[in-house]
Amino acid sequence: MAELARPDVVEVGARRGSLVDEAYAALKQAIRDTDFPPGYQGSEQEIAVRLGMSRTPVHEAIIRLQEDGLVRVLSKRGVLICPLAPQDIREIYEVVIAVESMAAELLAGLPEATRATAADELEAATAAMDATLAQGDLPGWAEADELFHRLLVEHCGNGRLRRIAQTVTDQAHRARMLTLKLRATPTGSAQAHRTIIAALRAGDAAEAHRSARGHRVAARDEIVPLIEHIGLRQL
Amino acid sequence: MAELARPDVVEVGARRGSLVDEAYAALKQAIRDTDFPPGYQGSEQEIAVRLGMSRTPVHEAIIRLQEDGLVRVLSKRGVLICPLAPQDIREIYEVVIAVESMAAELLAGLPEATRATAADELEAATAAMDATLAQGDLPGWAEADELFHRLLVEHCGNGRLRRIAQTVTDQAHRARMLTLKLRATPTGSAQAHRTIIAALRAGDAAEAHRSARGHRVAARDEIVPLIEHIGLRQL
DNA sequence: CCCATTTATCTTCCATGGAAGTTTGCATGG
DNA sequence: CCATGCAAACTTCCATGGAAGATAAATGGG
Repeated sequence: MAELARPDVVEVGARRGSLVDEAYAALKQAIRDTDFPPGYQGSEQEIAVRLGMSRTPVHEAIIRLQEDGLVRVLSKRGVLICPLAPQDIREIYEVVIAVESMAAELLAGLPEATRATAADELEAATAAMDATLAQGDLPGWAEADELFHRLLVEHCGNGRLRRIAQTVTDQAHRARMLTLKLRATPTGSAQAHRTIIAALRAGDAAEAHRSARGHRVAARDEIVPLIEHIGLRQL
Repeated sequence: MAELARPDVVEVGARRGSLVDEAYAALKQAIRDTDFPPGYQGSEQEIAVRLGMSRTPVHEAIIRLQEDGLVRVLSKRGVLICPLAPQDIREIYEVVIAVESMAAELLAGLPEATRATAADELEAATAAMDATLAQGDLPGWAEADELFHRLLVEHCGNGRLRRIAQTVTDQAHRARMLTLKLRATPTGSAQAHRTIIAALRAGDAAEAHRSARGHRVAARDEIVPLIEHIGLRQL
């Protein structure tokens, strides 16, 4: 395994971040990209030398990652990159369903100007989905789709909801990258997104909730059985 | 401010917890009980001497508390006990609405035996609410009510949902204790709880969702305006 | 050869000291 | 009296060493 990426030593003019933040960001990224594969078990010392820092900031970053549910520290035995079982994917989707439907509902209840701005951005993200899909650029499509859902919660005006969504999205990222290749090309998503956007523009909170929820329920009912079917114990 | 409570040094036969866990639990409790008042700013060193341990475990416990949203560490200036603005209470209630309605829905979809067990416990908690209220024991009522809602998410089978609910409940605890004295005696809650329980016993997921949601929406629409009205800037 | 026991090695856990940064209070000059 | 510079006192931040515990390896007895 190669040396871990880490933001260049000095960014002139930028706010100086602590080593803990650096370690946290680098580790999170490494886990997302399966640079540390799920189930991998290593020591803080090892990670520290790879990041070129002492054990302390790594230790504290790992505490935060553990709180995020990405790793577990086994007392006196090292840190474990949490593998995800099909049951975990189900749990994550259930949280996403609850959180995003509420976010859509809240956004639909905000002032018209706010809704319009958000809807424009959401529309752009959806357009990007169509464009990338037309070119067969599946990773690009996934990125645009993820952007749509992130924008939805970021504009809902509830920071706690946003943070929860970000946390579970981080957890689900690996599974998402996997299923992207497995399932059929996702042509229906853009249409579902436009239904949500229309409800937001209309300020129809109930319909926004209903359509956002339906979109994620459909995703769960497609993805979870898929993962369970291929008999994957963990990922 | 007196010395902080801390589980007695040795509990024979019990699993030995780390000092970090001790500090985390003690601090969380102290914040809940406003032993550290909201807005209070202190140093890790000070907390360490009160807990009779070194700075390190306190520092790490505070990282976890920060992740929970209970404190913020201001670089080189100490740790701040997060005060809650009315807007925060609103955010918290919105999360609770989303999480608990989903939990009720999930629980209603579980096997009959599981639902029956949960319903029995929920019924007991609701009965305790009636009993305490009849005696004018408001703190006792609050405890029974909190138990009901905790049981609901604990039996829903989704650990992540449970954890999220626990986190926001911890945040809201101070506000909850305050409004308990301000608003009228909450006689309607027990009835709403029984509606939820009936839906759970019937295995009616949609109705469980609807009733659980309605119960928390009503709470939000009562509590949030109340807090905003009395002009409280923070608590 | 197999199993129990001991030993060695690796790990987190915790304490402590020094470095860097922030704030506070005081002295000094106007 | 007020503003300004400066120094002293705190604060977190990070490094490092030792202690306690867990695992794996080695060793000895059957």
